[in-house]
Amino acid sequence: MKNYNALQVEKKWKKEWKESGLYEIDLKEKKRKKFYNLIMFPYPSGDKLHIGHWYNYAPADSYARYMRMQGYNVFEPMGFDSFGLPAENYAIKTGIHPKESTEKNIEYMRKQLSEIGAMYDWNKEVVTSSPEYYKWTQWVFLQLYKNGLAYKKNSPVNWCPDCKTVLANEQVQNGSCDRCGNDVAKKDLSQWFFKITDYADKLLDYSGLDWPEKTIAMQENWIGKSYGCNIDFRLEDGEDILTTYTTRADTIYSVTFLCIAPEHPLVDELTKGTKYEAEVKKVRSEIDKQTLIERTSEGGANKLGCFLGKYAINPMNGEKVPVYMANFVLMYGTGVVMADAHDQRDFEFARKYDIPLKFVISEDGNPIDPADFEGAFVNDGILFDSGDFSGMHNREALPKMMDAIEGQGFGEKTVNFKLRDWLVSRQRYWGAPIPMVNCKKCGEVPVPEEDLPVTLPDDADFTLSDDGKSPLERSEGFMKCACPECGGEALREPDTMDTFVCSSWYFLRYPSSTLEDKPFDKKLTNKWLPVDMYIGGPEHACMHLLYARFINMVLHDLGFINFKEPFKRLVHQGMVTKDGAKMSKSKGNVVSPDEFVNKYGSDVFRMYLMFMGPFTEGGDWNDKGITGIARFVERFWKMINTDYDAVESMNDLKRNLHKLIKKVTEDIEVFHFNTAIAAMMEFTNFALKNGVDGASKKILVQLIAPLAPHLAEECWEVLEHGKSVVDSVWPRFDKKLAQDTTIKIGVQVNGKVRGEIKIMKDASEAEALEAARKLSKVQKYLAEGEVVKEIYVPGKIVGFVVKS
RNA sequence: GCCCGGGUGGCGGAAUUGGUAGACGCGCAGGACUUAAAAUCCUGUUUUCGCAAGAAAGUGCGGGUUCGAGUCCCGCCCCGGGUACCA
Repeated sequence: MKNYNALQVEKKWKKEWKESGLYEIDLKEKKRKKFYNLIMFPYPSGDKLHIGHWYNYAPADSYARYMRMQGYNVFEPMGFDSFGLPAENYAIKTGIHPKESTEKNIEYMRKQLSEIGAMYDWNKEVVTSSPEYYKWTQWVFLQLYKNGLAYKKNSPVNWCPDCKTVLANEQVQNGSCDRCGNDVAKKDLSQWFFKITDYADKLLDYSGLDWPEKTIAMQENWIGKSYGCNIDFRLEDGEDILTTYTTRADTIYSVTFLCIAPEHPLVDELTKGTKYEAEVKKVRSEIDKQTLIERTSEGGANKLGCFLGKYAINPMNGEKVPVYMANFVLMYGTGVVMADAHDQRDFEFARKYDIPLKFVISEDGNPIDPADFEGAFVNDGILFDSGDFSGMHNREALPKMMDAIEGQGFGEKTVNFKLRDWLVSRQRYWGAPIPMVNCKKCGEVPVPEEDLPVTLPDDADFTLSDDGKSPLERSEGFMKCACPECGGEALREPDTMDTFVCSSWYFLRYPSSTLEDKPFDKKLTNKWLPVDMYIGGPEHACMHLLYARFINMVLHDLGFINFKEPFKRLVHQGMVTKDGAKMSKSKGNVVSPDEFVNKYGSDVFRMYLMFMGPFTEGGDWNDKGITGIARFVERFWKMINTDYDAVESMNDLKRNLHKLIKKVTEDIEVFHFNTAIAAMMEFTNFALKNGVDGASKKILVQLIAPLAPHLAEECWEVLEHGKSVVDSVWPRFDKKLAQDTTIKIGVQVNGKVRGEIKIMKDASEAEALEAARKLSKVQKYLAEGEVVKEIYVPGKIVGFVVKS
């Protein structure tokens, strides 16, 4: 028997698979049930494919192979999310055109991806930066626009006054530009938005989705539906009304000031021409330098604001309270909050600016004084100094107080969402152009669908920006066009789309990737979607996964597709770090899979990644244990290639085999590849000693096929079972055979393990207790007192409670 | 800050609904084979005390519930992800 030559074997089968078209699937096939196994497609960065990608893609492919062996027609496509900021930044630095660097990266990554030996059907590849694809991204934009779901409004961006360019959040470090180091400001620009807020309630419906609970929790919190009320505070002088939003109307009697968001238009209105105007300007520019996180963080040092010179009247008790602009208030709800001692941020702000505070809730309803406290009293308790509501528990009082506020006409109960509309326009070059035209006569005009794509010009100067304009604005050939309505001179919309738009519908395109006259074939899409299994990182929980659901719902509501949700089952892989940090080029800790694949082969590398730990947990990369997998592969190969004249115990072999089938099947179903591999190892060690027959060998090769496809294919050939192992039928286990008849369970005395008994699996309580009492060690401990309780949990434990 | 995860031997990790903590693998130690080494195979390997039998402690920290807690409850600490222009 030869040693197993992984590299040679893998090369052979990759070639064979490609030539036979084993993984090119017929999407129109009717015989088998369909299974759409989707992986979040990669961004073709300069780092190329790293270990994190492999960690994601290899197990995902193992799952796809498993499903194919379960008899499904499995569709596993691959593509590239190839628009985006990094390519543009790289271009600005090096002068290499994004198109060029992106194509090069894709080319390289295709080669790397093929090393995995996955079942990708490359005939169905999509590349989001290709005109054939973004033509239809533009089509998606038009559908939203035509149905009132895309609109323009002013919105602030990070602005570097020196570079005269819009900065991504990532490019802002501690309030300064990461290119020139100067202070970053805010600037209002007219931007395109998608009305995702119209779908807030629909997006909160997760029924029928097999998603991780944590992902649903994160999305729910992100959408942030809250029930509260708007309360009107009339200004002391004049007619102006400040409408506050609160979920804590129970604290209305403790309000000692109001806070307005710096972005709120009323701030300027109230201070214009007053002595407070200058101070507002000064403080606001300070706030502009803060990130959202700094603005809303706890800790008094971050709090910034100023008095606006106005007072408002608390409608419930008629008290006069000062009005402040405050950094921690955002344009969420009404952009105005009533502030009091029962909120930590309000409390800190008040302490910093010497605003009086008072409590109205305490544990027992006895008055307490903020002067005695370091921070806010945020617990629930009994109300005091709260008019008719004094003495009530605050949570009980809350709905009654909201009723009272509404009944007296001081405000109304409302529902609020944290979710904001989706800002989709970018003042950048490397993206899909927004298919709109601005005509002096006709105004905002959509590009007719038959004129798509609006092609991204190659000649635009993207190296420098000025006044925050999109680089496309400097391409005359691009900008000038005829108005689709009046035919007169018009200018194109120079902004491009957020890359999240590209990735919010790509799963619809895969089955129809080569279709030229439509975004997707309706029949084919309705057949293949929703995606049965979607695998990708948890970092996408709130944005990509929400955007994709939203776009899918819109296209559903417009009648283009017949399914509401795009992803039936979702699984997140964990993150692979290096020395505890996310791999990134800037940290210089990116580990390439190539050297390991070249040394050990893709099967060993794939199994090592799966063996590292649970798929959903990720972990810190090190290559220490990879030899263990390499040894296992050798042992497996040896087991398959050894002819055993005699099998020592056929019964043990059968039982262990069926236990193994059960274990591997159940583990793959829930993505516990690590324990599936451990079980395979255990069995292999057993079989090498005990011997194994041909029928069992066949099953073992099938069991390892999803985990080590090349090895399995080679073994399958050795065993002469014909065609490909991936098209064989996944082995079934015999429930009876997969069970032990006798088991070992522990014996405890007062909760401490004092021995072990071997009994029949279904032994009676009396039998178990008797066996336990026979143990001399147990007897010793039982003799120390009187047995007051006997415990027998079948299959688990025998216990005695002894009192002395 | 807020939302969501995680913390178990020297290391990666295992452990249905609370029921013998440490499967499997790496590393390490000893042994076999070999002139020798590599490879392979065998044995051992949570810590402390002990020749051993055995005993005690032990799943980030501090409490609690329970005959029994890695698992449940309360209060902390640390690490990671997201925080709306990285994708």
